[in-house]
Amino acid sequence: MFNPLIQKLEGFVELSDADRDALHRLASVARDVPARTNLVREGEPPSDIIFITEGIGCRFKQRANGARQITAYLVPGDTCDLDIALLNRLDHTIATLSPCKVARVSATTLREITENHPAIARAMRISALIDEATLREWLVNIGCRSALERIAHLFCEFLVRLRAVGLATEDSCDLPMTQHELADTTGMTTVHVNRSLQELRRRGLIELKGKNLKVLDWPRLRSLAEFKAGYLRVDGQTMF
Amino acid sequence: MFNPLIQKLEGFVELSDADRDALHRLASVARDVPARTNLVREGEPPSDIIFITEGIGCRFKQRANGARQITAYLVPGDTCDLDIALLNRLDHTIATLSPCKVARVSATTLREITENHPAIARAMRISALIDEATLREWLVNIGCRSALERIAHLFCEFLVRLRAVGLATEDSCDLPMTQHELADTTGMTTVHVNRSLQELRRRGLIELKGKNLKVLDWPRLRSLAEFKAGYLRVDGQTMF
DNA sequence: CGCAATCTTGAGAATGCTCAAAAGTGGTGG
DNA sequence: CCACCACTTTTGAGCATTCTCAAGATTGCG
Repeated sequence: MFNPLIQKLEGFVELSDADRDALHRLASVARDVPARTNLVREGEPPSDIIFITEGIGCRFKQRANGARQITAYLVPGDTCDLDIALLNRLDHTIATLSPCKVARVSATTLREITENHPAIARAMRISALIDEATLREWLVNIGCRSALERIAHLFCEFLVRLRAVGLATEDSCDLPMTQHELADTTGMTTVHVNRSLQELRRRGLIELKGKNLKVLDWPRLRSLAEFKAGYLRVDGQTMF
Repeated sequence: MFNPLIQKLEGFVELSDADRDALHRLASVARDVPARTNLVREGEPPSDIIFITEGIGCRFKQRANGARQITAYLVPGDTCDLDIALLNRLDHTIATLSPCKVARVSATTLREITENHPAIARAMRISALIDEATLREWLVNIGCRSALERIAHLFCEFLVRLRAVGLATEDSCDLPMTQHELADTTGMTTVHVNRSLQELRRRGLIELKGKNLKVLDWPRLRSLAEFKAGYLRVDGQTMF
């Protein structure tokens, strides 16, 4: 029985059978949610804690003029902030990008679990630190890298994250987001994302067929992006 | 006896006299650190928890080509990640921008304090959530806003944060960073920061004399930046 | 007072944007 | 099963914002 949450947390700490059971029970309440659906909305009081067990989600903020900035991708095994209940209002929206399975758990239930399973609590704290490090890396991406480098970096990171939960082969994975969504992620326009993708293909670095991304030349893609997986804390972070 | 850490945390929770005492003891070990000094370096194993009690610091990451991205400013009352001890390596450097007073505390000492003072623990969790929300807002800033808007937003945020710890008047504060550092913060070049500052002055929005920033027209600066202070969770977030 | 860092200015160039339209894709209802 | 429609991807051309390089002015510190 595949459970990305368990697979992810086991990358950080040792889990007991009881821990794994608890996580299985968490994931068992997951429900199907269609693509492009808001899960929690900016400005609302925080409700439940959310876990994604299947599909890709994102966090985003929107400006009055409609401009949108995606601030994170959520892959299976990811959660929203655990401490979310400490806030009165959320500062951003969480939505699905592809069809997802989403588990919602009350803050109380989660507190019970973390109190009874310190290993889980510890792993989730580590996971939160990684999310924050990823956010910093995205800021570096938009602040310091060229268009081509940004896309390359995003793809490197996405592939490594999916590999960590067993949802990618060594060189390829699903890439459900549209070019428009990639644009909202990287602070570029759709047109320029399209041209950058073509350039990556022309250089023989990647192949994009439908919603599938295949990395053809990992060393060169990695080096173009100046991608160092350390901040993701996954095993084999220096792999390839 | 002025203590920005206490002032900040009291914005989030009620503190008892014992809580305040503990925080006073924390701040009492603060030592002087000159401007432009690294406090903890990227790639090193995490050492102590750091508190800034005076002066302005920053977090940054650097690319191989020397390009630097500042990912956060630290103002008095701010700390580095509390959970830092859970990591093997830091993903970014923390440094002073102006001369600072910095307190270093071992993870053990801090754990003792948070265990004996739940209100402090809670306030620090809230503080960490705000730091993360601020990071998201910076991503929006660089990803979605024009050069002029970015600087305007940065100034709005900086002034509100300093006001929250009593280090700014209603319309002005110290601004110790150079234009080069503002450039590293906003993903622009020094030259363009300079021209944007001139434009803000030309429009009568701000006044910059030496290291002092004075906002001349808060409503228009705020509206240009589309600044909404909600994510900072300070009292009077709707002020002006 | 002098040096180094910071700020300012100018001019040309490049990266990425805007607008517009065409081509391709997928899903849905008749 | 086909036709249609909406969405996504692709292409072109002109343009704006921002960058690069270079040099001069100003400031502050030792």
